[in-house]
Amino acid sequence: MGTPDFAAECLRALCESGREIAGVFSQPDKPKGRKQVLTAPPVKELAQSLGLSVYQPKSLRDGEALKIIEDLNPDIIVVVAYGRILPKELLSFPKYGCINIHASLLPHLRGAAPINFAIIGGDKTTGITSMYMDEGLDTGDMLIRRETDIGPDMTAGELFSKLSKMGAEVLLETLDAIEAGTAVRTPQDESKATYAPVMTKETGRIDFSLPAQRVHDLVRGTDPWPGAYCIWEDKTLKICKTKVRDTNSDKDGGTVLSSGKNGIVVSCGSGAVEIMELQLQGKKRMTARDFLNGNKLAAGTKLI
RNA sequence: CGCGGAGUAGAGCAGUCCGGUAGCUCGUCGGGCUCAUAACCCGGAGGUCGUAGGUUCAAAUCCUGCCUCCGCAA
Repeated sequence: MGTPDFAAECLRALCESGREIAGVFSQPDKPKGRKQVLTAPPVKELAQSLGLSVYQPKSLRDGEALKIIEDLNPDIIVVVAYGRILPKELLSFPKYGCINIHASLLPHLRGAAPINFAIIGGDKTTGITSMYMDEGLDTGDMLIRRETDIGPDMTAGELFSKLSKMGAEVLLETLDAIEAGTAVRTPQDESKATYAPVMTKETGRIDFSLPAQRVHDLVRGTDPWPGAYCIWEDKTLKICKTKVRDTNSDKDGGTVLSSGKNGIVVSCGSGAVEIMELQLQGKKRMTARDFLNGNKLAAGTKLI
């Protein structure tokens, strides 16, 4: 069971490992893009190209889903970023239960967007945790936990692809361990739990009164989606790529300190960030240099 | 038919309302200045103005269809 690209990577690995896949569950197709075209989630697309049967129930609690599961009669259910909490009767149905691959070092960053919030929070490391599922949100007993570094300028997109691969590896190792009977369950320390909520557009709103490092972390943690932004002359200005500068100034956060050949430098709560790439509402993403060739953004301008 | 913006030189933009010689910044090429330079000065190359029609003596500009890109909403 899974929906986005992150889950598709696991499905691919699962398939290539030669394991029998009884069926694939994914969220229903949703309208996407400007034209509102109904689009299949990545897991569905991959499953179909692999010739697997795909199920997209709207709900898991109306009995329909349970019936399908009973017919498929799986030994184990693997859930990766499916986007739904599984009801108790589903959790307890398979012989080996239900396992989940989560893209953080649990109990840190439970929830929908662990990859993004690891970066937004300024974490230096993150990882993959496999676990048995229970009725809570990412609260089950842990099986394998693997750590990896987050580079100082790494974006969510980059970390995403790194963890996708790692997630697939951990999944296969977890299944091996369960089959071999060597899997060890470790309960989560509830007192150390933190949460990574669903990302919205608003998540990317830049607050220039924060320290420069925090602004930088938000920019890379929301790249490529939903993107960090601020307002310039009543227009949305996405900030795509930044660099932390140690320049300090007594100007309010959001004030452009300089713009020109040295890039666009904006003051923050402490320190400053240099904007390297940006995108104005209605325009394409471009470098600061290109932007300045056609737009007037002089020192003293306020970004809010 | 959800709302809106945009396609003009290699890049980013102005010009469009009010039709009449294609403009700015950057890059690029050549020359100059300089101990030197990504700095400064001079000069050059480079554009069927997204596309197909229409109106007109004349269309980047007005009208219509189409293609592509982007922001919002979802």
